[in-house]
Amino acid sequence: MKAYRKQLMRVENRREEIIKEAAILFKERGYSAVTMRDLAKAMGIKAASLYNHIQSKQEILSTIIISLAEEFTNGMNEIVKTRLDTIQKLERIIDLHIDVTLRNADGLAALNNDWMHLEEKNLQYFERMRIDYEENFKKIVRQGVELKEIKPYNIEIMVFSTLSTLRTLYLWYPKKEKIDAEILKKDMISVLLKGII
Amino acid sequence: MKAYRKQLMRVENRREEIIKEAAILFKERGYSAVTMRDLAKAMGIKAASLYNHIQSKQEILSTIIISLAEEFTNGMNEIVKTRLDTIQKLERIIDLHIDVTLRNADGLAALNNDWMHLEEKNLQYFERMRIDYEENFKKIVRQGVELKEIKPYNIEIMVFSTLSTLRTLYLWYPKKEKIDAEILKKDMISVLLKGII
DNA sequence: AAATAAAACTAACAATCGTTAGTTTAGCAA
DNA sequence: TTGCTAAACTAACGATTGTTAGTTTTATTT
Repeated sequence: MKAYRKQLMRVENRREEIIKEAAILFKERGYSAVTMRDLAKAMGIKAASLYNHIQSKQEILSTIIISLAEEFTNGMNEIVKTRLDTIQKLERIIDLHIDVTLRNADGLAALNNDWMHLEEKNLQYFERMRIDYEENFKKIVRQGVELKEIKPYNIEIMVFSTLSTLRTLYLWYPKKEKIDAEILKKDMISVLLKGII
Repeated sequence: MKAYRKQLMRVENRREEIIKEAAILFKERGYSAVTMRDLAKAMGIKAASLYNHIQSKQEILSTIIISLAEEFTNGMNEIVKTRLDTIQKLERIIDLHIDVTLRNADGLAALNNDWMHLEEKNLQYFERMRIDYEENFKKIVRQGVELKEIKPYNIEIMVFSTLSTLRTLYLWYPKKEKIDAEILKKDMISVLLKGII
């Protein structure tokens, strides 16, 4: 039993290493431009050896994207459940994005740019999650407007503006890792909610 | 002379049609995932026929990206030259992004997602323009902070936040074309500068 | 109507793609 | 040491890639 666990762990680790490296390459060049030979070279092995650990290139992509999408979905569902006021909910959403970005910036590049290369089944699943996420976001903002916690601007514009900044965090954060996560959160909340003038 | 002009015009139009169609496909799937046969099929011709109008796939990409990047560079340089106050300069930047987006949303997808597939020379040229653009943006915001026209938050965060929204406009605008351009501008300026709460 | 040029075509190329089959090496368990 | 298995390897496959060469069709000019 111990032996079994140990072996399984080794396999899983190697698989995770491959997926992690793949995410880095996908971030740099995009899914389609990264070949299995590129990935293998980055891992210091031959392309065929990758297939001892993963089933296909497509499986790597879906593993990266779906797990992240589920993380956002679960996070949003938790926020929706709470009885926080609108501002607090928005702060929690910003928190969620910053947390996920700090933990997996490379994977987020694939989620943002390569989701369309998912195959049928996972593509549908992903698009469903994305639509639901945006709908929840809009609902929170809409309610905020009704309760006069938020200015009565066009809801789509407010949601799009905020969300596009949060979704693009992965592009920007790695460059400025000197900024402490808590400071980032605070300033981000201020800028996104209260504006800059 | 008239004949020469007419012929040249026809060639140029066909070339422009191809580049326009390519931008649409690049937006949907990304540069690397679009084959010359895909593009040819979308144009209703065979792949080899494309080469009567363009020199290479790479040429299509650089034509799309470089011309747009130059448009942003020129627009920003004009704004920097003026004696407007900070708020007005920021409004002009927002204007610039909305104008370019309305005129060429498809091309902006390539600029945002496929610039790394430019070859050496154009890649360097593009990166130079992007860095200068961001530096000019930061300089405007920094001056605004010094003149107390803008809140003293972290400058990188303010610039990044605004710029990432503007850069992602292309993803969002086509869906909501019912929104009038002038209304979009007004609300966008309000949301980005004054915040939503 | 004849001549010319533009723009399509067919066919094929060398390179590269994701992936499979079969084999060898390395590390651990007995 | 022997046996077993994970994880690497070599070699190759059929498909697809961007592109070229050479030819035919279409449209325009004289």
